[in-house]
Amino acid sequence: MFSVSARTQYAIRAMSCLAKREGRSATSAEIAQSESIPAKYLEGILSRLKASGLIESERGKNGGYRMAKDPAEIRMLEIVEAIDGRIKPVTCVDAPGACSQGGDCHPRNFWIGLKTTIDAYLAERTLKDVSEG
Amino acid sequence: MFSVSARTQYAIRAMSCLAKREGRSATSAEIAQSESIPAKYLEGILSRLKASGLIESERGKNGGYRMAKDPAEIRMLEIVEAIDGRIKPVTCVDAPGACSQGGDCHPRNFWIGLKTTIDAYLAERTLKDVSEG
DNA sequence: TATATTCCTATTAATCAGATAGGAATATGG
DNA sequence: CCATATTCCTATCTGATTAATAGGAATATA
Repeated sequence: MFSVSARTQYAIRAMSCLAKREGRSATSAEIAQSESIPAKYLEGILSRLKASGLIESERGKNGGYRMAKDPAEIRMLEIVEAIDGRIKPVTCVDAPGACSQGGDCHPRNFWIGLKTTIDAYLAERTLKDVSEG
Repeated sequence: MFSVSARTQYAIRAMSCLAKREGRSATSAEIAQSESIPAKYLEGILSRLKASGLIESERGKNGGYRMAKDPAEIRMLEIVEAIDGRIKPVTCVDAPGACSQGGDCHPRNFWIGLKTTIDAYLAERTLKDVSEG
């Protein structure tokens, strides 16, 4: 119940790995080896992290990935959302009135409250907190 | 991300339905019809709720299900756990030292903290809160 | 031009949730 | 004792999603 995807766990490990390098870059292959992540699978993960602006990249020889920000400024919620999208306990979170009960549906409010609670927890903690303690 | 299973949502609807009956019983077929839940699928759900002591049942003619407790005494966490088990963002929450980093693994502590936060939210709210408002 | 890299797209494989099916066990009322 | 209505048990199917693999195009360097 409420399990975190392998992708997101890989993403956090990859980000921690880059964080340790303090701005210096690493190739996808290096990260994969160092963190025991399937190399080709990791490429897709890095691509999402880049699309969200959390990391930057250079192609070609001597290319690689590097942090785009200070790890202390990266909220865990940003990583999670970059990989798996917004937290949505039930699909109607973003669709008020989708269920028959209309606007003031108690179960829906209950799940929205849970989403808010989870979001807050993840937003209060940074990559620095999680990778260094 | 972090989506609630259809089973758990069905379970909550079924419990709300029984709660409205204030101790009187309803058959699985009645609940299924009233809440638009696949009838055979619902049987398995009711069976788990019963195994957790949240509802009681009688077999045979005139049989059915009824609440085992006051809805105000049933925490949402109990329903969720009855259906999908304990909340476990990562498999190692119950397995300290499973990962290479040993006992004091920061990501693990992070996920345990999230579990604790979710558990608290779900334990603070009762079936009565969610079904009546 | 050879090489090392990111980047893009498709495909496969494995896992799991949701749903269905059939019938055994059990209780009731006629 | 029998017909019926129910819970209860076990097996199976199906479709969606995730995890992983594969191949190669684009790009940068020396």
